[in-house]
Amino acid sequence: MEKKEEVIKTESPMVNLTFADQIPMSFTSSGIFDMPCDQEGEKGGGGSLGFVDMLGIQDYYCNPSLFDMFQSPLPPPQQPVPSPAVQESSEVLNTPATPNSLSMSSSSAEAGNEEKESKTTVEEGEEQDQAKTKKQLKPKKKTTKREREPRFAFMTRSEVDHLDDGYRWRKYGQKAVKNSPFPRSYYRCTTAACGVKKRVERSSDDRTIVVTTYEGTHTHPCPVTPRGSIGIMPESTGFGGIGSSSFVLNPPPHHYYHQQQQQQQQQQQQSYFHNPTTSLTFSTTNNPPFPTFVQERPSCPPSSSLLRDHGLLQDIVPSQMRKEPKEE
DNA sequence: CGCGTTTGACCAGCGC
DNA sequence: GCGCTGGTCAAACGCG
Repeated sequence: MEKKEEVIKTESPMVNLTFADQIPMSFTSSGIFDMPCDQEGEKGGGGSLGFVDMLGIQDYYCNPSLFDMFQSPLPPPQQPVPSPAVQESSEVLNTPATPNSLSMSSSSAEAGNEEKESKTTVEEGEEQDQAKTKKQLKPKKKTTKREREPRFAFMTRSEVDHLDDGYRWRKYGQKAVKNSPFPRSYYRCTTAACGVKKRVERSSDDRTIVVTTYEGTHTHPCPVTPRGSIGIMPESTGFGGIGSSSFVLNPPPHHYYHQQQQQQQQQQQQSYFHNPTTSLTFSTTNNPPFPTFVQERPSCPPSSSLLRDHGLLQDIVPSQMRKEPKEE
């Protein structure tokens, strides 16, 4: 089963997701990467794919309005825009041609394997418990293919494999991956009754790239939100449905930003996002899955005024930095 | 003691 | 049917 061959390449710069850096983040863009599965046509595809280049603005096909929102200095992507169909079966949805890219996508990842994840054990709900008894009872397949959980995969450049997204995860497995020297780790949300899973693996092409795939929907608020984290949890996939999760995000080097003509904006943004603990968070409740930056916050829910419950970019991005979407 | 990680074993799906 | 591979389980272990 090799489904990783199909990759989408981007040439855009990426956010550097190392934790130690204190470089001010320059935030220019984001992308919407989640659409309802049915919208994408491929029900089995488990949703849509979208790519987000934190700095390069790679909103490939999901939400052009983002460009307006962020007043991106960059034009829409010139590089070959991947057809959504291309990624339907790919797991690594975006293998950057350059190390500078961060991409996200929902769904797809391992469409084939998904079927496995819809094992028989989970059909009566409480998949956790069911799964536990599975081994004992050995129900032996029923081949009833459960509907796929919403999935969301993205790639980050990080020195650490397991990015802190604010939720608590328990590692329940690790497997060597074929054609990759790096093992894949399996995590499950530790919250009871929350069956969200997460897979973390490093790209075999670029060991600095961490591919994280979320599956499922959190049924609870984000329990903790450590400092400086970036949440990339599109609501429609359920990852940000209640509380925004977060990933520690390393501010990228300035040069990621497109040349001098953007410097002014860059300065604006950097001055605003000067806090190295700035986080990128995809929208929370009642909001579209826009990624938004939030300031460091001690806990969930956020207490900062910047984190007012809009959960949107507007909550934190200065108005001059964005154009109001003017009602979509 | 509770929680999380490690790790070998087991299971299921898929291709040949 | 068999082997490969991905995904999961759960006992053992480590840590605070």
